[in-house]
Parts: sequence; structure tokens; C-alpha cells
Amino acid sequence: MQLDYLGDLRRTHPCGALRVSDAGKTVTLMGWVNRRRDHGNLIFIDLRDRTGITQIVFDTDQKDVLEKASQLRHEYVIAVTGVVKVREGEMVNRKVPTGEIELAVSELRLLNEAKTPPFSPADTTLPNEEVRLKYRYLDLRRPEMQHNIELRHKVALAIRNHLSERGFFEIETPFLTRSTPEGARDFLVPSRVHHGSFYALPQSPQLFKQILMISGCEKYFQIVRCFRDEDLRADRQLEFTQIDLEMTYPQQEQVFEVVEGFVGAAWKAAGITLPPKFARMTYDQAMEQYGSDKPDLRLPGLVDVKSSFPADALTTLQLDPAMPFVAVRIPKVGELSRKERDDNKALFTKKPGPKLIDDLKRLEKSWPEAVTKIRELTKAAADDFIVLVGGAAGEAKSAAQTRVARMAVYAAAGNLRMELARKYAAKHGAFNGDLKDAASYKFLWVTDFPMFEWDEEAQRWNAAHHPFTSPHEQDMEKVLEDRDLDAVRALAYDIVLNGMELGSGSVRIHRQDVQRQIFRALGMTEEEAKQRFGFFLEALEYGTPPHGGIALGLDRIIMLLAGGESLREVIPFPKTAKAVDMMVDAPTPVEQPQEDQLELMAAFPGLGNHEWELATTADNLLKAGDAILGNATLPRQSKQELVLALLYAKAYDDSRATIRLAKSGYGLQASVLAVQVYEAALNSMIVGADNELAAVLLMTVNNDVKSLARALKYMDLNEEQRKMLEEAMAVQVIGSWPTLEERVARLPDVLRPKYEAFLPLYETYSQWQLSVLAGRVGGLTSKEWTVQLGRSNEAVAFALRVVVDYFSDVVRVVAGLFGKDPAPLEAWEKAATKVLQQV
RNA sequence: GGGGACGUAGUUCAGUUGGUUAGAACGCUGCCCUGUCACGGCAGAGGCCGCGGGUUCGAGUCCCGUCGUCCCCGCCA
Repeated sequence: MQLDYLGDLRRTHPCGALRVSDAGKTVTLMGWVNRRRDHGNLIFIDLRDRTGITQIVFDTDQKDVLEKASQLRHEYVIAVTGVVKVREGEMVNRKVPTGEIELAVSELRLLNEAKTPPFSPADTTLPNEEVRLKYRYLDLRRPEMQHNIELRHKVALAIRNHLSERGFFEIETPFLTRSTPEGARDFLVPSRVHHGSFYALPQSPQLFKQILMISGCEKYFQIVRCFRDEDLRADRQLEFTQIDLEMTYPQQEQVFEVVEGFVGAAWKAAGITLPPKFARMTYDQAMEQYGSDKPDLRLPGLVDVKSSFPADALTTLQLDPAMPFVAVRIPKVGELSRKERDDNKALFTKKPGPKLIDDLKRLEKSWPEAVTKIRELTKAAADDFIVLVGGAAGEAKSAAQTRVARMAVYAAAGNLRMELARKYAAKHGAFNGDLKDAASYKFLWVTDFPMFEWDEEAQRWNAAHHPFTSPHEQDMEKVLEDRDLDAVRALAYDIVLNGMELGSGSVRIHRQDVQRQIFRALGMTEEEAKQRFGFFLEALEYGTPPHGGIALGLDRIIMLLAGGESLREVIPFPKTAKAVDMMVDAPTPVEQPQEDQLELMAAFPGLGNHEWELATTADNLLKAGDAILGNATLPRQSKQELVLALLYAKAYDDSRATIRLAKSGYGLQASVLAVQVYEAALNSMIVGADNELAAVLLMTVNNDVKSLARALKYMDLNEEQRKMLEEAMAVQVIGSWPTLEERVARLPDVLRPKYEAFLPLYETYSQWQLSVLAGRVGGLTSKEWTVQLGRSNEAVAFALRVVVDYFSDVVRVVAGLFGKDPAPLEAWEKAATKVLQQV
């Protein structure tokens, strides 16, 4: 079809703007064909842009234009000029804002055509997420997505303006930086200039914003991208946006005021007026009243019912009188069947300690007054559902455990409360509040978090927030004297909305004596602290003002305001649960011209050119092997086929692990694992009954190990090397096969004679070969034998050579037996030989 | 790493106890239609039933594996 040029045509109005008051005007609209209704001599088209839809009309008044309009299809881009006409009577469409007018077109320019899209932005039912993400540009054309994008812009702008008006400066901090003290995995970026060193992408600008306070910036904020290399969820993406702020000389309350201010401005931008102040609650109160540090206030809290019972009742119920005993009430659930009650039991924690009493009717038989009292205390209506949670008798032993045990009971009750609330959401309706109604948003500040958490596994204290959080001034003595650490409260706070944590912050430590003491309490030595935060500790020493701040998740805020179930609804280009961008198809293996390889190699210290080439070759070999066979595609009809398929799978897994270890420079560990590859190679020869090839293989294996032995140097072992040795041994144990006898015993009868014929040969060579590396590594403890453990190019090269040499043998033998064509391997093998000969 | 749900036409879905030629709606193509607005009518095209094995006389349907998407646990403020 003939396309038109835009020429000097200008758009006079967006598609969502025209009203009756514009009647008679000659206007020009541009946009997409959203929908067409072709009546032959009368054509309606809904023209769409981000502002909305206008109906445009073509009729026989202009035959040539009508003719042209009949060619239009979904998502064609057009420009139209015409006169705005008022629609009358039946012709009005009350469903759209522009429904009282239409445009009688006199000129149509076709700016672009479109392939038939996999789905149309005008569709009423959505395709699945995969399709939406792949064709994200089509998905984003949908009015809902346009709305979310606009909402996000407006909210961010309102926050910026609000904070700017209150003296906050938006200041940028680096993306290429070093690891900050949050607990998540960092994204790492190898440095080209500094071989073997990495930048980390920030999990948050925590230390930078504190440094800005030390730098005299007084009030900082930033709407900033943060990165965390963790598994994704509906409400978690690899990269997400925080509203980050920090200020000097703050009372905790001042931070709250600032946040209440900009959150109010944000909600205002979404057309909702929030009350000026949010509720406040201490951590202990939150736990006792809701069994959660992020209480959802839309439903009734827990109610202490201990006083309802006579003293002996607790004993009869096998409850610990020192533990909490609370009622969980879910409104309007109504009668439950026996089966449903049993199902609900499964929602209760499996941990020992907390105990569930879910049958109030039975309870009523023994203590009728108690149950009446409970109904009173909980203000329960007749159709409300109530269960009780207490602490099982005899669980908490020491006084120190009591607080933990009490919290566990509350937490169990709190969890059950939310599980039941979600399950019966349709009945109580508390979660279906009107998005536009301020009452649907229950904000809450949770304050006075504990400063430390006891880590049972590591047997030490952890910082509950992060190690720069200031303790309460009243609790400072305990910190400085290193006592009662579990009772120390932090000046840390969370902002919670409808049971979701929106943000988290604290007043920070500004005195180096306190900071030093905190590190000590956390079991960090001076050196460790210096190594991780040296620059920051030094900065603290140059007159640091008291400061504090907070960070809120912008994506979550937008999601809640948009009524979305997932962050993907409010992030234009999100990633899937497996961390893939479906549109651009990231991440991808990199096509590697030599220079790029060198850059990456630089990230792996100690790996030489030749070793890198070997690693790449081995990688390609694995790919080639899998293309020919494919672990999953091997038939497994006979026992022999099963054994071969398993052998191939093992060789593949070990090869892959070997290459990974080798690339990281862990030569010896890789070598130990590589032994498993030729073990598998050997076994496949034997099962395949290719005795001659197996014998040759044994000889070359022998030579390989000998040459490795020659290459390695004798030297003393230090502490680090000893640790690596243990690691290497662990790898050996994990990767080890059953003994020879066990293996023979497992073989099908047909195969056993063949295998047994091999035993002498096998025992002479392979048994010895297998034990060579492990044995020699073991010998390291006697300080006779060593390498630069984990950093030896010789060991790396050996491991990779083993993979390259023998994995292809496995592939060839297995392919032969399964009747697959090993030809694709040949081209690769030529290339591999070349690399191998370079040694 | 573990658990669950799903995978059939471009899209959303149906497909009985395993049984003839795998269906519907929307979309697409062609023709007709001057007041529709999720327009309507007639005709038509469109399927590796995700992929690989197995069981069976016979598999979209049963079994095993694998890949992908979503949700949850672990992990992560």
C-alpha cells in the first residue's frame, strides 16, 4: 500500500480531548487504528493515542477518501483532517469521554501500516504474560498500561516537587561502585582496567547518602535504581526504584513528617487525599497485637484471651501459662465444614512451640463462660470465625529463650491470621476497598525495632537493620557495656501499608566510638570492619553530624495505586520470574571477538590466554555434544541404553562443572572433577564394548596425569591453601562413584561378562588414575606436594584438556550406540585439535 | 535448590472412559452492508495438540523426561 508523507501536517489535538464545545472546528488528529467498523459506504474508525479515543467517520461525501479508509487495518498509523461534528440521539456513545462528538474526515494520510499484531491493544482479553512481554511495545499501547506509566510519572514528579520545596536536593550517586552492606547478592561488573577486580551495582545508595550528610548536603533525595541479584517474585524485580532520602539533625518524627508529606503528595497526584498523619506502633506492640512487624490494619488484630480461662484450664489444654494466649478473628466467614477446618489447620506453622486450638465448640463444652468471654473480648459477631493460639507447655527452657518463644507464638498467630484472611478474602471483603478511597489505605509506622538478632546457626548477633543504625539513646549504655543486647532497641522504623512494607529507614550512628562498639558486638574485628567500610569509618572521624533517613519502594507504591498484582504492570520493561527480558532476550551469551574475551578473562585472575581458549573450546564442545545427543532425548529402552544415557549425563554435568571451576581459576578442584569425566568416558567404552578404544584411552589418561604431576611444583602449604584443599576433597567426595564391585553388581546380566573382562585392565590403570589426584591432593597435608592451589594454570589446563579430550569420546561412543550422527562433532574437533596442539 | 498451576489455530479457551477427519469465539482473507461503537451477514484460510521418549492395535488424552510462563517456599528489607 502507498504510504503518505507527514508533510507539513500538524496535529492540532490529541485523540482524547475533543468535546461538544469543539463542534465545527477543523482539526487534525494522528494516532493508531484501534478498531474499525466498516459498513461499506460508511466506515467508522476509533483513532487511538495515549490520551484516548475519537471516532472518525468516512462516508460517500468523499469517495476517494472512503476508498482509502477501507484499506485500514489494526494498528495502522494515520493522520486525519476533518470537521468536528456533534452526535445526536442514538449516535452518542456514553462509554467514552469523546462520545458526544465525531470527526468527519476530509483528508486521510496513511503514515504507516502494521503487520497483523499477535494481539491488539484494543482486545478485551489479555494474552498470557509471555506474549505480552515479548511484544511489550504492543502491550504498552493498551490504555491501562498508558495509565500506569502516566501515574508513575505524576507520582514521581509530585514527590520530586514536594521534596524540592522542602529543601531536599536530588543528588546522583554512582552505579559502578563497591558492595554496600545490604544482605543481598551483588551484581558484579568486571573491570577492564584492573584485572581481576569488580565493580558492584548498588543495592541501595546507603553509604553514599550518609557520606553526603557528612559532606554538608543536609537534605538529600534521589529516585534511584537499585540492583539485587536475587530470585524474582511478583513484587520483586532485579532492578527496582527507590525513593531514597537522608537528612541531618533529624528527630525520628521529622523523618516521619517528611515521608507523610511526600506520600500525601504522591497520593494526591493519584487523586486521593490522605489524612496528614499515619498511625504509629512499636515493634513489640505490632508483634503482640498483630503477630507481624508489618501489620495489616484492615482486619481485627489478635486479642489476649488468657484471662477468660480459669487457672487450671491452661494446664488441661497443655498450654504454657508464661506464653501468650490469643484469639484470631476473621469476620464474616460463617459456618465451616469439618473438612475445611482441617484444611485450615495446614495453614498453621509446623514449628514446635505454638499450639492451635481451632474447635471453639468443643472448648465451649468444658468452659462455656470462657468462650462467651472470648466472644465479648474479640467483639465477635455470630458469623465471625475464631481460633485460639497459645504456647505448648514445656517448650521454652531458659529465660533467654522465653522472649524468642513468645514472639514465635505471636508470629504463628499472625501468620495464621493473614493466611485465613487471604483465604476468606471474598467473604470479609476487607481487601476489596475502592482504589480511590483514602480509607482503603491503612498506613502505619512501626518503630523501635530490635537492634540485634541472634543468629542461631552462626552463634552470633546480626544487625537487624544494618550496622549503621543507631541504638536508642536510652539503650546506649547496654551497647557500650555489651550486655542485654537482645533488649536494645534501634532507632529504626518501617512504613507499612496494608500489610506490605513500603519502606525502611533509621537514624544512623554518627559517633565512631558507638560504631566501633556495634561492630564489636556483631563479632566483626577491627580489620574486617576496616576492610569492608574503611573509607566510611574514616569519614565518620571528621565531624559527622547526626543524620538519618529512609528509602521507599516506588514500584510498589505505583502498583498499589494502580491496583496491580505485580510489579510488571508498572515497570515498562520488566523481567520474568527466571530473570529474562523476553523482548530483547537478555541475558545472552556474548559473541566474543578476541578483545572482549580479554576483558572477561581479566575478571578471572590467573587464567592464561591458552587456558581461556581451552575453556571456550570446551564450552563449545559441550554445546556440540548436546546438539547431537541431548541428555533428555536418549531412548532408554534397554538397560544398556539406560547406563549409557546416565554416563553421558554424568560426563556432561561434570564437564560443565569442571569448566566453571577452571574459569574461576580453581585448577585443582577442576582437575579432581575432570577425573570424573574420563571415568565416564572409560565406562562408556566398556559398556559400548569398544575394548580397543578403551585401552588406548587408559594409556593417554595415564600420560595426562603424569604430565600434570610433572607440571606441579613442590612448596609449603599455608592456611588458605589448606582450606582450599578441604574444598577440593569435598568436591572429590561429592563427585565420586560407587566402588567397582558395586558397579559391576548393578549391571544387567548381559553386560556383566564384558565388564568383568575389563576388570584387570581397569584396576591396573583406572583405579590408580582415579586415585592419583585425590591421593596426591591428600599428600599435600604432608607438605610434600602442592600447587599454587586454586590458582594454577597448569592444573586449569589439565582439567580443561581432560574435558576436551574425553568428553568428545563419550559423545562419539554414545552417539554411535544410539545411532545418532556424530558428524557435527568433526568440524569442532578440528578446531579443538588446533588449540590442543598449541601447548 | 524445592513445591504447585498452566502449555491445543495469531489470541483466549473447549476437547467426555484412550477410538473416525481436533472444535468454538475473537482476530485474519474475500465478498455484501450509510449510523456503528466488542457493528452485522455470507464464504474461506489457518494446527509438529511446547519438545523428546515410553505404554498401547490406537495417545491432544495415560506414564517418564525436558523446555517455557506464572505463583509460592528457600533467598531477598
